[in-house]
Amino acid sequence: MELRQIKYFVKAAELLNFSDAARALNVAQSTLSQQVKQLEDELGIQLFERNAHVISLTEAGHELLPYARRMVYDADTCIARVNDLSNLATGTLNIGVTYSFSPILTETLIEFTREYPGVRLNVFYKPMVELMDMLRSHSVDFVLAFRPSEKIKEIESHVLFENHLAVIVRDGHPLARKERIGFDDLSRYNLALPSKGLQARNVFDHYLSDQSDRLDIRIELNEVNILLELIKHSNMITILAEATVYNQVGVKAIPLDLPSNEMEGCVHMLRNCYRKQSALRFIRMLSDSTAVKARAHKWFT
Amino acid sequence: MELRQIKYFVKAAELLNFSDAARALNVAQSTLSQQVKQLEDELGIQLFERNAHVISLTEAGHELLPYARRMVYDADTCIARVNDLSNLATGTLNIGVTYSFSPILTETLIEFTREYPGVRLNVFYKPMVELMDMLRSHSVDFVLAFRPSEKIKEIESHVLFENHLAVIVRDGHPLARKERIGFDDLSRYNLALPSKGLQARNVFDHYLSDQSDRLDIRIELNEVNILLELIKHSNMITILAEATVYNQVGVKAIPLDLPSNEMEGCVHMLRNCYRKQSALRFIRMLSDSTAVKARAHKWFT
DNA sequence: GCGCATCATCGGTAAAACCGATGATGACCA
DNA sequence: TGGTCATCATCGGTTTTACCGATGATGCGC
Repeated sequence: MELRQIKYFVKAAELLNFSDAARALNVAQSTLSQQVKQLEDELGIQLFERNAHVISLTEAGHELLPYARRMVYDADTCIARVNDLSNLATGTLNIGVTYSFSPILTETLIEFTREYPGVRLNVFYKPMVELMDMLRSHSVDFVLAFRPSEKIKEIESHVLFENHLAVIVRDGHPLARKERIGFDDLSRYNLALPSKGLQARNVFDHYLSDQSDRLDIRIELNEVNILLELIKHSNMITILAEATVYNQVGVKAIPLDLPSNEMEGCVHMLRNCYRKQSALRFIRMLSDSTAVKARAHKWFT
Repeated sequence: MELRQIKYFVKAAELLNFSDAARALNVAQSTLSQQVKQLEDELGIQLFERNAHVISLTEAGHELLPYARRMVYDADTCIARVNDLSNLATGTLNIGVTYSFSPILTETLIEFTREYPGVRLNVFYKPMVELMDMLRSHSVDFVLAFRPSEKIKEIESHVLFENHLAVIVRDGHPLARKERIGFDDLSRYNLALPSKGLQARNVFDHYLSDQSDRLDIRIELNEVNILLELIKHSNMITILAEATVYNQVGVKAIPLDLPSNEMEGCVHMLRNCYRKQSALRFIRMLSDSTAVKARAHKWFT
């Protein structure tokens, strides 16, 4: 039994397709087929059921998979720990970010790559639920996102900054010069809102509760950057966390004059698992960044 | 990084000697040396410091060792789980037993090998502390021993039967026909006791507390079978758990008429770790055996 | 200073991983 | 029904590499 074979097995078990798995691993299909068979022979039991050209895991395969995954993960952890000892001169850091978090991140991304040129960064922009799954499967080292409504027990979250919902309008919009915007102002304009499920929308809906039918919601969109494009080129207004439009040109964030519209910008990590030195360094750098520091306290008070 | 290299590294780290490690692994010294070097090259860091002919772990090596061990352990677990699925047609079961437990075990050992001829049994007769260490290092799957005085947190124990201390005398001994033996009888004979540290002795001492100077202790012995030989061929008497002399010819166990001299015959296993099917089957068979069933309740009431 | 034990290195050999081509199988579709 | 397609297994041939034994370098202890 070799780690290589275990990796082949895990990939094949995940994709349930030898050809795809071989492609993903950059080996020939025949090689993967041979190695899986060899593993099966050595273990003395079938791991896959082969029905013509569809394969599935046997009971033994199911039994094996979590252990195989852990072995692969342990191997990666070995490498990560050793890289940490080389003082961040090497290694890879995988970061998951929600779209609304991205402007906050930019400055730190640049600074980090300058400071630690040996560390390779992989940044994944995805919806929060997908990011949390990636966290669980160790595909990312940490996730930057607003605190979700319901807690996930195997994930721990640390607050980076507090933020509030804001009304986002284009420059030159009739509302752009106001200091604060209340419910009445909102009801006088067409709204383009982030889709239900996005955290800004969750908080906004929770506050509105039953008054939402007094608003004129024209569009719902699950892509924040496209939503902002819309705002820039129309008279529609939207509701987002203030941090989401940090450094964005062409739009303006105006405090929403409603109580209890706080959102918490968090870093989410798996509990009880090794943290790469580079991850800790990155998070420290992020929390020291002006983008975050400016929001460490309520931004418009 | 391959499992083979990890195994080489672990063995070398344990023995701190490449030649010995190579011998233990049945490979040439040059092979082990090469493979360790290759692992170091791949990780980009030294794992061993080489000072002439003595080697030691570097910081990185120390860092790596626990993870490497876990990978090896996980690999073994994979194999164990899969073997279990082959319906106990194969595999190895490692059992640790204290000397005093051995007569209880014999019957089940025979029955188990008859029922599952494919499962290879390794039985280790050792003192309890050594057995507990073997349990921790996964060298045995479970340990059969009386419950120790102080609990060990990473080990869980299940009671198989209750037992009591008994006075052990040779057949034909003046005490042999008595129904019960009290303290006064004890003080009239020479005692050969199991050494301090053995569980029967612990329990006995705890009960005696300060009256021990009224007894005539002639010999202390840390080997139960030799102790029994002594008893068989002299007028000395000893104190052991009744179960320890189950099926022994030439000696007789007489209830010790003192309160609270209970001992619990237990099976000890590591918490939170996979249990081989064969281990569970063996324990069930053991607890169904007449030797154990007869003692499921207080044996002399 | 001379064995002696240790680890590193080197060249040759045996093993094995790997690839591309080919074959077998069954689904899908005209 | 027969052709196309995608899948996985199998089979030589090639390349890689793990392995061994021999040899060299190093420092310890007698």
